[in-house]
Amino acid sequence: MEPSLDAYKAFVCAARTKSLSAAARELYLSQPTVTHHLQNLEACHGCRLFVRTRRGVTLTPEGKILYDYLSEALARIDEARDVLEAHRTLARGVVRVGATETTLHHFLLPRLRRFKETYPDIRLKIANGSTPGMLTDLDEGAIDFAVLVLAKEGLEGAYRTTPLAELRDVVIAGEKYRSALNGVTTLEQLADFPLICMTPGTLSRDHIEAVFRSEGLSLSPDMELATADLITPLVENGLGIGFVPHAFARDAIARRTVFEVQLEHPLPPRSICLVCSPAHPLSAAARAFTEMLTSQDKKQPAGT
Amino acid sequence: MEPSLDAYKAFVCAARTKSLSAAARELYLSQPTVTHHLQNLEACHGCRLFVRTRRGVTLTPEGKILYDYLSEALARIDEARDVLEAHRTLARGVVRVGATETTLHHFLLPRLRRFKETYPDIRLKIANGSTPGMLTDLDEGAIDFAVLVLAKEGLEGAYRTTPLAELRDVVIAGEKYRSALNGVTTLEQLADFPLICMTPGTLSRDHIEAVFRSEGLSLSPDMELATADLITPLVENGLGIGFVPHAFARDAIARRTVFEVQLEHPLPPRSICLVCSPAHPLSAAARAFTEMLTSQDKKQPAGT
DNA sequence: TTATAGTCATAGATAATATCAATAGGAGGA
DNA sequence: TCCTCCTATTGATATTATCTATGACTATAA
Repeated sequence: MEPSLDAYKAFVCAARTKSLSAAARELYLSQPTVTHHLQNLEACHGCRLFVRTRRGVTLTPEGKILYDYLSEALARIDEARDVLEAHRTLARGVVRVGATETTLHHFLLPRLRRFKETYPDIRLKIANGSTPGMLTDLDEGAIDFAVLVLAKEGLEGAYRTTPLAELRDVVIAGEKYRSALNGVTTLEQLADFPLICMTPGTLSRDHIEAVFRSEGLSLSPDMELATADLITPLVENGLGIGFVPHAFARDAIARRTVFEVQLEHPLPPRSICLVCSPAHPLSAAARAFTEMLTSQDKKQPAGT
Repeated sequence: MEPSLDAYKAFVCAARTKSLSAAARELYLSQPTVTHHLQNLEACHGCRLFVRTRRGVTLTPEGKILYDYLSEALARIDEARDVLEAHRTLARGVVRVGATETTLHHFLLPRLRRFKETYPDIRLKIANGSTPGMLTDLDEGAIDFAVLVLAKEGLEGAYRTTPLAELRDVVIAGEKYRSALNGVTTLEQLADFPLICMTPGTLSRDHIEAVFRSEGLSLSPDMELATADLITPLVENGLGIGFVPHAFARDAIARRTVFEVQLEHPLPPRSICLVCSPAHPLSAAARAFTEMLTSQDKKQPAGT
């Protein structure tokens, strides 16, 4: 027969207060109940745990041993409750966010800041990588969710995706091309110019290539870059025609160091999406973050 | 409402096996019982702990937190049971013995050895000191029991004393006194010789003084020593007449370097006693030791 | 497709037990 | 002396833990 948790609690409490009656009061039990628990405990362990005197109880040497271990164990259980409660009430926790360069810079950064202000005690871990990398991290449970740029078709595989904002890609060129690309331009025309875009293997590059393919063209860029924020400076220096998410070009366009090329068929918009794995449920903290993302970003539609 | 220990056990077991059915089998419960426990737990903590799938269950992030703490706590409880069992079955433990020089050398030492052979895994702590010092140690619970030399009257204060053996004190003299102390001698006659005994404050000294007082004499020794085993060598070298427990003189008497003076009224015997404090119950290990002492030492009456 | 075997959830009956109020029996203090 | 504060016991009662039987679902095998 196994002692119950209540019996252990009564034991530890009685050992601390050196009185069964005091323990009973503290635990909101009657004194006979405490007596009964301790008799149970002593029967289970086969030895006396207390010396009963007229003015209370004292631990036997065996009782002392049991007390040392049990007070530890019960403290650990209380700790479990407290920590869980802290996580549940968002007084504590971790959110592990996966992001790509694009979503991090032009969508996530201000929202991370806002989340941190709302829940200062929740730690944020940002994993920065490529879209496929983020998906494997998601599969392995290494991140809670990812914020990725997806084509309208969505994703293959078992993911829950929620669109958060639209991402518009633009074609930009430096002043030296203004006369040549003044009006509405076709992709075919563009193909004669030096083109600048991301390296293969990125979703941005896949997207542009898909657009070219859909018009029967093939993309052969003059320059390929690993990070999107390097494209605009190159374009500003007249090195070619760039394909970038609008956010990366906004400042340069305002500065008039580059201009946006008007395409005959504008590049199809992509989505910034929240991607979760149904295999790994979200922690309370992560849920709070995703709820912040999905609720507020429905009202102010675009993050660009 | 507080979860029960069984609920926690079911939780940890289910988390480990990733299956409610497997946990039920392991805990000798029915599967609905495990389900019920977990529903209880989730209700208590206000959040889901498991994701139920067709092929078992997985922990939620909150469940992982709870699992980390609870598996610790349950392990600690099991540890408590094991350690207590080990102490109970004498596979482990400590005995703290208080002893004086006399009882240690001529009574306790062989019994300590025998105890260690019987219970090799029980540690022995020997506190060596004066009789009053041992009694305060006993009061403070610093030792489990003491083995002391007591006069027949016993002890004042609340102690349980059990006589273990008799201690006979003898008067010894060197060859140079043989002619003078050949026959039966009175204490009064002895008083003219140089006397050697223990320093004041020891029970041995008190005992001798009490004997002198009872015959209307006062003891004024020529030499006072702090340890009993130095008396015999001094007597062997003809420096005086010594008062010692018989055991300290036995070898020298056999060697005939000293002889025992025949007193008119032999010194009253004292007892080697086991002394316990009723305020501090004995551990299982200490009980085993005291039982070894009291049982076997009744049969072979004298330790001297 | 159907059958089977595995998962977890639910319902209702029953047996175990936790708890209490009432009471007894001491021992120390005014 | 009484009064109070301990713990232990008893017997009634309410709680709850547990079981069996069942349902719903899915993946695998026939």
